[in-house]
Amino acid sequence: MSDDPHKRRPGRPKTVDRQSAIELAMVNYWREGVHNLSLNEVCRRAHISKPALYREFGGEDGLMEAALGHYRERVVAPVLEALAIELPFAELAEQLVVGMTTDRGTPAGCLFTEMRLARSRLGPATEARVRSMEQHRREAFEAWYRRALGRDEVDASISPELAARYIDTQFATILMQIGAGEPPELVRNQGRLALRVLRPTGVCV
Amino acid sequence: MSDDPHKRRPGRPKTVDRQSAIELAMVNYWREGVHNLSLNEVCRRAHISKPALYREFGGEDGLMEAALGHYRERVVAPVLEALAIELPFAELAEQLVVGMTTDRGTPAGCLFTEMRLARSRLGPATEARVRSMEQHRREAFEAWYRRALGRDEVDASISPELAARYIDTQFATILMQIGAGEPPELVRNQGRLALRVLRPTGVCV
DNA sequence: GTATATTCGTACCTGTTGGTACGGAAAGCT
DNA sequence: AGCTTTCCGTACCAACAGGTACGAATATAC
Repeated sequence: MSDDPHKRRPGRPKTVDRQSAIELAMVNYWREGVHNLSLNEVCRRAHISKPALYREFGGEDGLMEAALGHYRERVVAPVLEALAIELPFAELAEQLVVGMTTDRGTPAGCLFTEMRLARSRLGPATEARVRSMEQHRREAFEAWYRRALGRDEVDASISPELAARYIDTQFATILMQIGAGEPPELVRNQGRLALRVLRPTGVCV
Repeated sequence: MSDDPHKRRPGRPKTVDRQSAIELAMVNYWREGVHNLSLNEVCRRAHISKPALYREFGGEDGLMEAALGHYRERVVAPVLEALAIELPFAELAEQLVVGMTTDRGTPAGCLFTEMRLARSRLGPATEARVRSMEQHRREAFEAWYRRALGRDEVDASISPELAARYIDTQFATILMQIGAGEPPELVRNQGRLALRVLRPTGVCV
């Protein structure tokens, strides 16, 4: 088709800073808390008009989904990618806990837990994405645990399914507490405690 | 003063089922989720007029606070009272986990976590009560842990302050997951796992 | 120039929110 | 009977929610 970038089509060009404004809208929505910020407020803070936001995201559901995508990209993906690192289970776990309790410039908090609580306000697209990402995470954690099992680095009496759910839950808890403004050092210690239970019991038998 | 109950004062008597309606309003507010239900909706479901609810609670803040009180009475108090039972730490912990993952007729979910997430919608009264109850819980858990420490039933390398926070966090997580509709058996196993880490490490050295 | 294509925000819509003014209803007191 | 006191819900308020109709603005094509 005629998708030649040199052959520009007629029409008013998109505003230069539109992309950054759109980004600002999403980040605000995420940072401030999905049910603490209305669409009007989002537009006001991002300095874009409501129709502009509407055209970009197609309504609140779309904005939520976009925020979720951003969240996955910035928070979830790094964690899941880190699972591929060849490191003993305990060391990688420690690294992940420290990473999650250290500020990286992204808004704090766990967007999933937030959205699950506001279930009545979720649109169909957002809900589908929440479910899909949850399953994705669980599979990744389960694979990680199975790999560690093969090396006797974790407790074999715990089923990988349970371990995966447990890890996911604990990570979400950590992010939530950081988002609630709890002292990072305290949250970190709690996270370490929670993951310690996965260590093999055989070491002292 | 003339607060003799036999000497009835003039005026229209309160509607007979008002008390039950008020109760219904609170429970609905709690069950459905604080930010999933508007005042209008609460009134509609409880079959009371808005001014009636407003007279009783003095607005949304009062309704939240009342719901919190109800929650404390039905969910938190039983747990804190159970801490006084003379039972080994592990057994009492198991009992508590089972109790929290078993339906007792009360709405599921953790009202505190819910309210912390909707922080922007909290009134001053509600916020004060949330903080007060949080501190109360932590103190109770800390005392419990210290008692167990004296009997060598828990890990001495974990400070009671950290343990208290950890226990509180894990209990809240359990209630939240039950509230989200997760299978009770799974949540129970996760809870057991989380508390297992508090057991003394000495048993196998 | 004119026509066409595209993006933009002003100004509006409807429904709902938390909150209340006010008069009627139902009791006791005299 | 009247009068007072208390409780109640109808009917309203301003503010705001999510959402959109529509014409001005700005580019290319001819």
